[in-house]
Amino acid sequence: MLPKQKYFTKSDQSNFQLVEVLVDCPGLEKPYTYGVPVNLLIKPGDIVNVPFKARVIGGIVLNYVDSFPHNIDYKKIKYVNDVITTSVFSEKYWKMLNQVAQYYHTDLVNVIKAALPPRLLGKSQRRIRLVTKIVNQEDGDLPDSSIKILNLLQKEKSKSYSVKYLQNKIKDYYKGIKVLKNRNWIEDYLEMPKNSQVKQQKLVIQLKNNNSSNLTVKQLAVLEALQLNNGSMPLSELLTWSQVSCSVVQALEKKKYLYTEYREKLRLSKQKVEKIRLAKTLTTNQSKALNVINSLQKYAEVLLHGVTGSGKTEVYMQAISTLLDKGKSALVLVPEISLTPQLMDSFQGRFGVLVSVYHSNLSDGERYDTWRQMLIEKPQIVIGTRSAVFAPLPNLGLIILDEEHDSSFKQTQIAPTYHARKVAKMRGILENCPIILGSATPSLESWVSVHYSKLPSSNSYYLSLPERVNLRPLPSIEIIDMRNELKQGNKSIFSRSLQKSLNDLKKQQHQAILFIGRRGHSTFVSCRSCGHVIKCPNCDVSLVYHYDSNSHGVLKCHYCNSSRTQPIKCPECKSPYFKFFGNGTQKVTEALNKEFPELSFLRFDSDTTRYKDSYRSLLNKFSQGKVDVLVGTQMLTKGLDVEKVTLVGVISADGLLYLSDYYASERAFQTLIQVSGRAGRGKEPGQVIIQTYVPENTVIQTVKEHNYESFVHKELIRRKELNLPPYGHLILIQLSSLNAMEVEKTAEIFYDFLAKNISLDCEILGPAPANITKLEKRYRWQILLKFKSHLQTTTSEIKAWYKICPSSVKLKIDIDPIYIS
DNA sequence: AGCACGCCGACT
DNA sequence: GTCGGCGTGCTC
Ligand SMILES: [Zn+2]
Ligand SMILES: [Zn+2]
Repeated sequence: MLPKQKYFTKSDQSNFQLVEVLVDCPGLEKPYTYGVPVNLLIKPGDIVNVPFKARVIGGIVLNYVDSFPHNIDYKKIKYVNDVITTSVFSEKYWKMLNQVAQYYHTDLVNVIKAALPPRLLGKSQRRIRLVTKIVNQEDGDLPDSSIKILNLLQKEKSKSYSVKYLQNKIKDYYKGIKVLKNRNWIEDYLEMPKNSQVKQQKLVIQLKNNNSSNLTVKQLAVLEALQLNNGSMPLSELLTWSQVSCSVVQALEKKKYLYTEYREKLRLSKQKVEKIRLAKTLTTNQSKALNVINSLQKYAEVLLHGVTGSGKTEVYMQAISTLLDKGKSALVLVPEISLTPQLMDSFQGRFGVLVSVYHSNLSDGERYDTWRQMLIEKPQIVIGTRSAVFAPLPNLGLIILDEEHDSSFKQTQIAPTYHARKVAKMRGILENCPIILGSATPSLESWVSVHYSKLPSSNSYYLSLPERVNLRPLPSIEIIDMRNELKQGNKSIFSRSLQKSLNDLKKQQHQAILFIGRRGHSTFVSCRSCGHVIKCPNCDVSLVYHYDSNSHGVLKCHYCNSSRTQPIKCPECKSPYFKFFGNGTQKVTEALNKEFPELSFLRFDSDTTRYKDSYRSLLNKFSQGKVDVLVGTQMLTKGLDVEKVTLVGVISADGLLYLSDYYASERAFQTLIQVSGRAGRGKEPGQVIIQTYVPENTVIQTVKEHNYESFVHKELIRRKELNLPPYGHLILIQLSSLNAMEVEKTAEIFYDFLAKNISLDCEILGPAPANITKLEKRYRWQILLKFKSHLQTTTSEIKAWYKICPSSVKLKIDIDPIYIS
């Protein structure tokens, strides 16, 4: 191999090749110029590692250039280190990436990072390692910190640690390192970015050589095996096939009978090829919808509003089927995938190997491989969560967002803070293909967009599936005023009506879902005598209790992931008695045990679904009818389709209604309709009982009537009055710092700046402390901007915002935020 | 971001 | 006088 040159030299000048690389470094928009080493083949679009100051980072090659950038000394030009992978994005795809960057006010690299499989753009790491194996520690006066570092390094198998880790762990890090360096006991080095998702394997390729006289039996066996495999095969396979060790292959390589090289290895997804299930017969409404969809030839926005159980999936699948025949590909976006395994199964059952799946539960390697498959020009179907909206399908013909109202389609923390629906629309327009938004409870945004669209009417469609398939009725919904229950002397958490239905459950051999209207599913711990709640030392949130068979239990922070064991005594008052209060699933199961001992149940919360796949197995157990009742919170609402469920009981809906969030009502309505929709999907009609202390609440009333439109009209009036989306537009500015005073001060300066500079039709709300005032040791403040009509901030304005903040204050901008208080 | 360089206070 | 703290500006 050629030695890697770092810088340009005189001799390079005559015959150089230069590329512009967009490096993965925030705040830098212009590309950097690099030399192409003679032994590397580089194409625009390649993902590469490049040296950048004193480190190596990832980047993407934009184009070749034929002159050095002016005002730069050519001697400063460095060479590309290596190529990670090649990928050619179409012009439309690049346009889309740029549009996303512009709309969400972030750098193009950040969008590219979101679009690529995770961690493909890497960075080097500075590390410290032991030089000598035996260190004479007795030797003289080593400072404490040096001894600590030595001990750590010696304990570690690799005899090395990252600088960052040691800096955090050792208090006099700098001094300790210096002493050790002076004695030449340690050295620092740069560990190159490891792109482990790109699996390389050694490939053996046969060379033409007819002289087989002086070969051994084993060598002949190797050549024979190669011949049988058309002259090339992976080394590992070759060795097992011909039963030899690699030295035999090396000998043959020396004699020029073959050569070896590294090639990328794709892990083919192991699809179980089941028998392909046939299309179902459609209802009249379904085929009407399908006909409209099939007639679409260009960009169009379709809202498919189908009640729960109306067979939206079947419409999607038949639309995709026609699309595939035309040689085009389809993209299907779903909420967090594990919650909708049934949708996945139907697609794979219908289309078999044409379906690939892309979501965050896959390993980096699997995601990378799937992503590579997408680049192939063949009709295919990609099903995935939010980030799959960037699937680089070359011949995209249709984008579907199933359960389009779901909040997991919005990225909230990391830039770009994109909504998959927004990106899907951009792609649809650029690729000139329709997008379908499917839901039983469409987001107000989509409802307004389709009904009061600025598009010519031929480009937006409202398709309704108002009835369930097989003429099954929607479940009846009964609202129970829990104040009356108490008045009548019923102290149970189950109303008399729910008690009666639970009583009948066993003899009818039906199943039930009991739903607790709470966000999240966490158990907190408080002291029984002083009420002290144990909080995270880094964040202003309560720690969450996790059962642990080895100890008393573990308290974890759901935000920064720090943990501690459950204390024996209250740290405040030393009382040994604690109270566990949580989402209420425990209370419900206790009541079930007491009042309905004949019913078996499953609890569905963080304790029971902690392990990977455990919740899928819980759901399987339930859908196979092995238990009577499933008890849980939010996670129960999506895509659960069990025929024998005839009863859904909402123990308390009120936790959903009173949240200090602008969007709380919309989400409460969606949640209640979705959970109600789990009832009566089989032959038996369903029944829903919703318990509340505020039966007169609009959400409760409209849910009772299954009246989506009525809810929407009432909620839209409120949104219009308050200038909230879908009429107004919001930008959330989040400021954070390790120093509490500093953020507050910056927030005020920020406000003053905005008040002076921002356009008139923008209302500035705040500054105010964020909902979680402290997160990962950082104190947080926020400012909300409310625009009367369209977002009017320009990229140059946003750049000025970053300049306001001192370096110790971090600024995050969330465009169209969905959680706001 | 993250790394190097540079300028200033307190400790030899 | 030097060590080591942090502020500032550059990275092909
Ligand atoms: Zn206490
Ligand atoms: Zn925390």
